[in-house]
Amino acid sequence: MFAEVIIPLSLPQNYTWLVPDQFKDSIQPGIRVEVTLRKNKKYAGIVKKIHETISPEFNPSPILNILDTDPIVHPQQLQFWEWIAHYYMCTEGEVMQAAIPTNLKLSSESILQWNEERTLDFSDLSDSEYIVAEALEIKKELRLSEVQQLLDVNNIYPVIKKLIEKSVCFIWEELKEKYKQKIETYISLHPTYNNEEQLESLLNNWTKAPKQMELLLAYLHLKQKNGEVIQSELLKKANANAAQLKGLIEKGIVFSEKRSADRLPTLPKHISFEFTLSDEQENALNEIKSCFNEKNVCLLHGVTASGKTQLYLKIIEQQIMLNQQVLYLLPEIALTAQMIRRLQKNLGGHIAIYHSKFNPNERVEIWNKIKSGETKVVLGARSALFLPFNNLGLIICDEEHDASYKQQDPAPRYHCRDAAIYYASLFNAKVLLGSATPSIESYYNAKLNKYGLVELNKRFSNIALPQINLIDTKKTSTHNAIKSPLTPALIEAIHATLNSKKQVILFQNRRGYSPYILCETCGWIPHCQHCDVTLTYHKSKNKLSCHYCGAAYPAINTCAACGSHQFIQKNFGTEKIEELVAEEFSEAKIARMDYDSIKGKNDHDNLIKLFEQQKIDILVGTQMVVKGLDFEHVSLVGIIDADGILNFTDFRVNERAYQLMEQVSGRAGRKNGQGQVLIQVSNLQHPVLQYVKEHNYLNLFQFEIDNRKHFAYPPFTRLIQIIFKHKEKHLAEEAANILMQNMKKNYGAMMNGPSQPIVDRVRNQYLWEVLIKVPKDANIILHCKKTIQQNIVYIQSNKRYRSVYIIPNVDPVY
DNA sequence: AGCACGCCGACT
DNA sequence: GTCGGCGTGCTC
Repeated sequence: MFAEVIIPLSLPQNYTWLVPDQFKDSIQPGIRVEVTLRKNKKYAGIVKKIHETISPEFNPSPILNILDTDPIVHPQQLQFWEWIAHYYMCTEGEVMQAAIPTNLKLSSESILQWNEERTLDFSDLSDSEYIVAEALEIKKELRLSEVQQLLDVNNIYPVIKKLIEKSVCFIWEELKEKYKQKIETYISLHPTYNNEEQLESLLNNWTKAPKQMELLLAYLHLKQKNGEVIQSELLKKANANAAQLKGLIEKGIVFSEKRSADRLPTLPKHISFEFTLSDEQENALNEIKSCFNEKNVCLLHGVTASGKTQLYLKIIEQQIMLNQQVLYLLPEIALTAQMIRRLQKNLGGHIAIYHSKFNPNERVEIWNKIKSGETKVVLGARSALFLPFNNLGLIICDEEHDASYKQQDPAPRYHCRDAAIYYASLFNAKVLLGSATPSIESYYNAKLNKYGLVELNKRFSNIALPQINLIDTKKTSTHNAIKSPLTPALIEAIHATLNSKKQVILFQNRRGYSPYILCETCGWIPHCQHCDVTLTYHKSKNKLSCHYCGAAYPAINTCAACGSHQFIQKNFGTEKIEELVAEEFSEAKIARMDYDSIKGKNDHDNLIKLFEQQKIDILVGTQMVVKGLDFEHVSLVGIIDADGILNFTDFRVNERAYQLMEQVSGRAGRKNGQGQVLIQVSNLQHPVLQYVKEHNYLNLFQFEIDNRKHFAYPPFTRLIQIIFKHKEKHLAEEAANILMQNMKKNYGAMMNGPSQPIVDRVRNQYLWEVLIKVPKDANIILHCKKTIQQNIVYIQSNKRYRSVYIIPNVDPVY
């Protein structure tokens, strides 16, 4: 009997171990086993398959131990992992790394053990060896971290090696379970006093020890409120100490017991909605339901503030009633406390939250509750897709257009939305994709009738969409001697907004102070040494930084080309806008929200809270301001520099710009419909601006659809990133070039220059990244589908064809 | 991942 | 002539 085991490493394939007789009854797929890989390195892997046949010349080593009695993953997970590994070109071990909470992964720890046969003659040892040997002789066992503390050197391994050679000690590997149950001391009332009369007489006849009385009353109060009473909470509430409680215990009034406790707050499991759906929402809900009768995926396109979240809540409620599990996915940054509070308010203890920044022990607990089916609903970022659902009924993928659903760096480089569709299919579950600005690939799938399509064109309770006005900066800027990013019209509108006690969002999609600086004399512009990108000046740090690779350079005072000391700061970043706004509106409270001002996760949340409570009047920010914010009091949104986001030479590459502008605009007037958006632009020739002028609204998605004559050759492009993977560098590069030329020839694709440099070298394979702009053409999508599904491009090299693997990034239709 | 092996430059 | 750097290969 043999077991195929997935080891959380990047190994070329899964290896097989022998199942010893004593484990034959208890082994099953999905459990963790302890195995050795090469000599004595131990790993905890997951059993994928059990089989009886193996090539006869091969003699696998045995499984050392079985670590679980029940599987920690369901068969669907294992199948899902296999699919991801195949589709996204990585190993199942890498998928396992991403999927399993760190505390379920066991890591092996090396321990030094004293050799009992060793004489106490240490004369052959060096100083540092002597220190360790002495400690070992006394303690018999030392962890590597302890050795590190003993010795004051960086590298302890040479010393350890010598000690083993001189037979002072052995090295022993130990697998350690990292997850620890939390043990709490619970206090309960002695059963005699559960009787109300008994309790009353006890309280009435109380004479001495007022502190104990206080404790008892605090206990009764907490019991009423939480159902269970934890010692630490009780002491805190009664402001008492452990000795006083001990007195109460000795009297036999209460008793204490230690039990394993839940790290997750247990809210009562009730559902309460403080809203009713509008007719439009009700219709949309019915449409979604009927669409799920025939299709597995449904795209919900609802304009901003149309009440998509309320729809989701209703659907989730229905799933809970059906006793099925729901996964609610949100892009990483959007997973704000605001959203969490809202869901908890309505769904209470039914909902669990899961994302990568969660504490490792808590993650294990959520994992187990999902596995057992105890928790029905999970709100999570893309990593929540790996949770072991056992009865999944629905996946909601909100803001489905969001690029952060795609995992870029460590493998698996999966797209959460697409993987979710596959994962759901394993459970025969439904997927609801939601967005105000759907991605083209999803919309295309909907048009092909692969997905259902439900539209919500009106804001909730018919609140008006914001009024959009264009400000021609060419006209206004000529008046000003110094070109200011704030036009008089915008300044006036901000004044009016502040006077009516409303809030303003100013959107500028450039962080830092000035996007580049320029030598006044010769026009030299500092560039990044690695990336050939202009360096952005950051005033607060007084540094130049590259926004492509993140490198920081000291501020430059001398021109490298001509030696001049005069530089001109060009264009405006959020830092400078904030400064200018503060000068102009000295009485207003101003804050900035961008990557630089938000360091910790709490910063983001705190800023949002301040803005919610109207402690900030004007918020200046980058695209970060659009993520999951639902503010009631914003009535003005200013887009400072539309020229900077729209592409005027190639109208076909603007999808992201439209999405951004529409998302930002959607922040205005969400509650009362008195929203206004001012777009500052110098070039009004862009078709999307013409459309805005004509229709007086910025439903850019609709614009895109209207302007797409038919799907065979739409006037838009998308950026596809493909990573080529091959053992030989030049082959990866060549394959990338061949695919690009092929696309150029057949589809008129616009190439974004030649392929990018190697991004990574993984296990002897070169990864070669290519960015291609291709028409958003059905044929292209299908072409990619074909190539990418096979993950292989054949190219001719040394007179024979060789295969090069492709890792899809932005996924096509499948 | 992590360790062994091997190839090449710097040094006793 | 050897020590150790890193690039490459292999693990059931």
